[in-house]
Amino acid sequence: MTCQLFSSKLARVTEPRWLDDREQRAWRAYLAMNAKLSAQLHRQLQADSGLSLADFAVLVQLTDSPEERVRVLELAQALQWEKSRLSHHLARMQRRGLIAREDCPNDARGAFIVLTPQGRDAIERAAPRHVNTVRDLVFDQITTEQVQTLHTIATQVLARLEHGP
Amino acid sequence: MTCQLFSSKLARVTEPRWLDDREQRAWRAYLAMNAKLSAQLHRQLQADSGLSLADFAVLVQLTDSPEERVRVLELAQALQWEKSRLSHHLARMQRRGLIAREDCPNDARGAFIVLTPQGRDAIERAAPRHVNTVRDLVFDQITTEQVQTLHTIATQVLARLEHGP
DNA sequence: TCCTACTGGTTGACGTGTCATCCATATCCT
DNA sequence: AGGATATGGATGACACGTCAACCAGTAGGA
Repeated sequence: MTCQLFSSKLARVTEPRWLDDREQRAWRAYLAMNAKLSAQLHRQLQADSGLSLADFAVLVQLTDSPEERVRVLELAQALQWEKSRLSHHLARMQRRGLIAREDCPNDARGAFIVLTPQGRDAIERAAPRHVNTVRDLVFDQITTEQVQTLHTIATQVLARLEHGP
Repeated sequence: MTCQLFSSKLARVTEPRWLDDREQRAWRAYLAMNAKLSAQLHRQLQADSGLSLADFAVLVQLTDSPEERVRVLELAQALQWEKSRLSHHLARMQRRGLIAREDCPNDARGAFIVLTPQGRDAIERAAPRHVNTVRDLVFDQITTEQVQTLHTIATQVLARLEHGP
C-alpha cells in the first residue's frame, strides 16, 4: 500500500510518539518498494505463465508435498492463509484445471487437493523465470550483509506479529 | 503474498541462477512479514476508524496538499496509483462521504477532489493510532542501524524497479 | 475550419481477499 | 444411543486492483 502516513498539517501535538525523520523515510521507502515490487512480480508471472502469485504459491506447496495431495486445511496452514481465502482460490484454480479434488476416505467432510498435469506443467514452466525475476529485482541489487539484515528484520517483526508484544 | 518459491522437487538443473539458502530464507521471511504486517495494519485501521489503508493514503494526500483540492491525475501521480484504480477508489470514497468533487474551470474534462468535513474528521482520528501501530509493530522491533539498512535496501530495489537495470 | 491525435477521467468485466454465515460430518459426553 | 459441540470446508456479499475499452473535451495541424 502506497501510503504516505504523515501530513505535515496533522496535529503532531496530539500524539507523543510520532516517527522521526529517518523512520518516516524508511517507512515510505519500504511501502513504495513493496507496492512496486509485488506489482512487478505479479505482472511478470502473469505475462510469462498466466499464473498469479497466489496460484504460484499454491502450486509450489502442492509440488513440495509428498504424494502431491494435501488436505485443504493443511494447505491453508502451510500458506498461512485463511481457509475461506484458500477455498475461494482453489475453486478458481479448479475451474482453470490447475488442481483437482479427491475425496478423503477417513473423513467424509474433508477433501484432498491434487495437482493436475496442467498444474504441474504450469508451475514447472513458471518457476525458473519467476526466480530469475526475484533475483534480478531484489538480490542482485543488495549486498550479502543486506540480505542478512533483511532476514533479521523480517524475523523480528514476524515475532512481534505472531507472539504478541 | 505468502509464496514459498521453491520446491525441492522442481528441477534446479534447468536454471543456473537459483537462489542460495540465505537468500531463500530471507525472501521467505520477507514475504511472510509483508503478508502479516499489511494484514495486521489493515485490520487495525479498519477496526479503529473504518478506513482502509487505501482510504488512509488518499486522505493523507489530500490533507497534505495546499488548498486541499487536487486534480485526479495529480493525486494518482502522488500515490503512484493507476488512474483506473484511483477512479474506482474515489467513487467508493465519495459514496461514503469522505471526499467530494468540484468542477475544474480551466479544463472541462477534469475534476478536483476535495476533502469533506467527514473525511477530515476520519483522518484526524485515524492517524495517531495508525502511527502508533506502525511504531509498535515495526520500529519498536528493530534497531536504528536496521532502520537505516531497510531504507537503503528499499531505495536500491526501487531504483532498479524504476530506472531499469 | 475540420480532421486527427492526445488527454483526463470513467466504466465494465473479472480475479482476488475478508468477514460472517452456513452445512455436513465427527467427536465427545452422559 | 443420542444430543451438544467442534471441525472441515463452502458460500455470499462486498471491498479492492487490473486490464481494456470507452468517452468527452482539448490541442495541433493541413
